[in-house]
Amino acid sequence: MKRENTTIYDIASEVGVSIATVSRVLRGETNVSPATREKVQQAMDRFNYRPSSIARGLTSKITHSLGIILPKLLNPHYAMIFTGAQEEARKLGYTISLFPWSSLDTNAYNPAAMLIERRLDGLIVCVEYLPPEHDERVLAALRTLREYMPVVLIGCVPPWYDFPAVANNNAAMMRSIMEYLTKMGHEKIAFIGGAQEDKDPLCRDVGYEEGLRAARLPYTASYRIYGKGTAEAGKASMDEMLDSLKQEYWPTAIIALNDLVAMGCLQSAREHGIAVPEQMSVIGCDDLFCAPYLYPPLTSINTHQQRVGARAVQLLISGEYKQETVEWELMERASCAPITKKREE
Amino acid sequence: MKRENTTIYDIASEVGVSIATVSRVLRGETNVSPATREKVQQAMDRFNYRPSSIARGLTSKITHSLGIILPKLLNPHYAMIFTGAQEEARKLGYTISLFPWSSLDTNAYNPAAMLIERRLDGLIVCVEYLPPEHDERVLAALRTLREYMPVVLIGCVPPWYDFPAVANNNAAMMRSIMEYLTKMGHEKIAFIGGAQEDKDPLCRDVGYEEGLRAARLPYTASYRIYGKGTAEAGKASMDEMLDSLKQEYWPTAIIALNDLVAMGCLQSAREHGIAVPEQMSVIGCDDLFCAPYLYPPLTSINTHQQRVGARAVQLLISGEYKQETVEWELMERASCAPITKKREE
DNA sequence: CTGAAAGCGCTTACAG
DNA sequence: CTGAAAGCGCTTACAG
Repeated sequence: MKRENTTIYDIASEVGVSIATVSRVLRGETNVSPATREKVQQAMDRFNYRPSSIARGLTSKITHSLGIILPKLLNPHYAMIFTGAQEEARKLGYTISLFPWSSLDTNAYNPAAMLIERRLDGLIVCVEYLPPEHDERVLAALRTLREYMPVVLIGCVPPWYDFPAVANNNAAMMRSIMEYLTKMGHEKIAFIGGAQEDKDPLCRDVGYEEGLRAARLPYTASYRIYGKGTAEAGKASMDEMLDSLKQEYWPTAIIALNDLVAMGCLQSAREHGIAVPEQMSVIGCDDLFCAPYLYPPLTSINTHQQRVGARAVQLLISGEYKQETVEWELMERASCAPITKKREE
Repeated sequence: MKRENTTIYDIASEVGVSIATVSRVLRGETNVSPATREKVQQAMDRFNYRPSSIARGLTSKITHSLGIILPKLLNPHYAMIFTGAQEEARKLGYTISLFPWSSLDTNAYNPAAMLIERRLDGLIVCVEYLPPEHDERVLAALRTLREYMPVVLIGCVPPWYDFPAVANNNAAMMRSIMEYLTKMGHEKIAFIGGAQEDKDPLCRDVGYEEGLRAARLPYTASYRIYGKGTAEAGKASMDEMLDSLKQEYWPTAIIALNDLVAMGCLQSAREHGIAVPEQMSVIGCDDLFCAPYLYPPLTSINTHQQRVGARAVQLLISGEYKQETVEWELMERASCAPITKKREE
C-alpha cells in the first residue's frame, strides 16, 4: 500500500549528477547549467518525485508548518478565522494545524509540549478577555511559547500585550453602534454579554460608556449584563433583566456581545411578547451566516475575520512586529429600527 | 528570540551516557536500568528537553501528523467533523492539518503535492455527491493519494468506493423522516436540495422514494427540487416551487437537504405568508447550533458529526479496513406538526 | 543493560 | 557550474 518514496539519491543516480545538484534545482537555485537543470527536472517528473518536507525541515530548520490556537471552532466566527489563515498559509506554502486552547493551560502537565516538539515556524493565538488571574497565566504561557517560535495574537488583544497582533478595536466599534442606536432615538440601551474588561482601552465597555456620554445618557448598571458569549447565556441574561425590571424600564435597544448572544435575546424577546424591532431593537456582532435568516433578520457587525486570519499569517511569516486593528462594517437588516412610538402606549 | 533547542546529545553528555540510551528512555523502552533512566529523565526535565518530532519522523517514518480534506469549514457541519477529528487526533498524539478540497483537483498542476510532501500518516477525505464526470476524477485522485498514505472517507460514500469509510446512511435517515412526516398525516411532501444521486443505495433520493412507497403516496416530480446545500439555494428553490404551483398543490411538508437549506425555506415560507408549522412543516438536517433559535425552532436530525470525525481518525490510525455507518437522532422542535386542518380552509 | 555505527533525506558551506 | 563531505536530531539494528 504505502509506496517507497523516491529520494534525491534516486534522481541523482538516474541523471548521473550529485545530490547537491539535484538539491539545487529543487530549491530553484540559478547556478545550474540549463542542460543539467533540464535533465534533472525531467527525471523528477518521470519519477514523480516529491521532496520530503520532513527532511527539508530537519536540515533547513524551517518546517513550513504553522499552528493556531482558537477557543473553539464551532462558533463560525472562529471557523472564519481558521479558513482565512488556512488559505493564506497554503498560498505561501505553509500548512496549518489547529491546537486546542488547553495548550496554553500552564496548570496542566506540559500542555504546550506537542506545540514545541512540532518545531512550528510560527503560532497564531486567538485571545479572549479572561478573568484577571487567568490573564496573567495566559500571558506567561505566551511568553514561554515565544521563546520557541514567533507568536502573533488576534482577537481581543489589550495594547499592553507585547506581541504583534491583529486586534479588534471593540471600543471604536461600540461607539459607532451606540451612535447608530442613539441617532434612531434609543435612550435605554442595554449591553449583554462579555466579561468586565474595562482596563483595556480597546474593550467594548469603554466604547459603551463613551457612547452613553456622547449622547448625554446615564449609565444604568441594570442595563449592563455580563455573561458568556453563547445563545443560552444571552437568553438567560435577557430573561433575568426583563423579569427584574418594570416594563416601563425595559430597554428599547439591545447590543449583544455577538450573534450567538443576539439569538438568545431574540428568543427571550419573543417569549416575553416583545416585537422586534417595533418595540425593541437588537444588534449582534460577527455577522454569522445565519444572521440574515433569523427572525427578524439580524442587524450585525461584520468584522472580516477571514481577513484577520490571513493577516495574522502574513505577520507571522514576514516577521513584522506590528499591532494592527481590524475594520468592521455595519450590516443593516431588520432587527433595528428607530423609535417611533412609546412602547407603553 | 528563537532559542536553540537542546538535543539528545546535550542530554547524553550531561548524564554521561550514549544517545542510544537517551533515546531509549525517550521512547519508554523497558531495557534501561532504573538508575540511569532516572538520571536521564531528570536531565531532560532540567533542560526542558523536547524531542524534535521532525527528526523522529525522518528516522521512524512516522510523522504523527494527519490531514483532512473538507469541502468547506464555514458550514458548522464541517467544523464539527474537524473538531471531532482534531480532539481524537490529539488524544492519540497526532496533529491534524486542514487541506482544501482543491487538493483533489487532478486538473490543476500537482494539487496534491503539498499533501504528499508532508509525509502524512494518513488522510481523511469528506466526500460529497458530485456530478458523475467529477465523481470519476475524484475517485482517481483518491486512489493516487492512497499510494502514499492511508485514506479514510467520510460523508456521502457510495458502497462501491473501495475505501474504509464512516458513511452517512442517508437513505435510512430519509426513510425515517418520511415515516415521521407521513405519520403526522402529511401526504404532499417536498424534498429540497442536493444532487440527483440515485445510483447510490445510501442516498437520500432512495430513502425518499421508499418512504413515499411505504405510505402509498405518488412520486411528484415537482416536489423534488435539486440544488445546492446553501440557504440562498434553499430559498430560491422553494420560491420557485411555490410560485410555479397553484396553492392547493403546495406541499404541506418540506424536507430540506440540511439546516442551511431549511433556513432558506423558512424564509421563503415567511415571505409567502405561510405559517410554519400550522400550514407547512419544515425539517432540516445536521442540527446546527442555530436550529433551536430559528423561528420557529427547527426540527432537525443530529448526525453526530464530531463522532464521525473522531471515528475516522481511529480507523486511520488503527489501519482497520471497515465501512461503517452513522447513527442519527431526531431533534424534535417546533417546525413540524401534524396536519390538523386543510390549509385552504 | 549499554554503546558505536549507520542511516533517514535532505541542505549547507566549502572546494574546485 | 558541480561535487564531496558534514551535519540536522533522531531511531534502528547490531554487538557486547
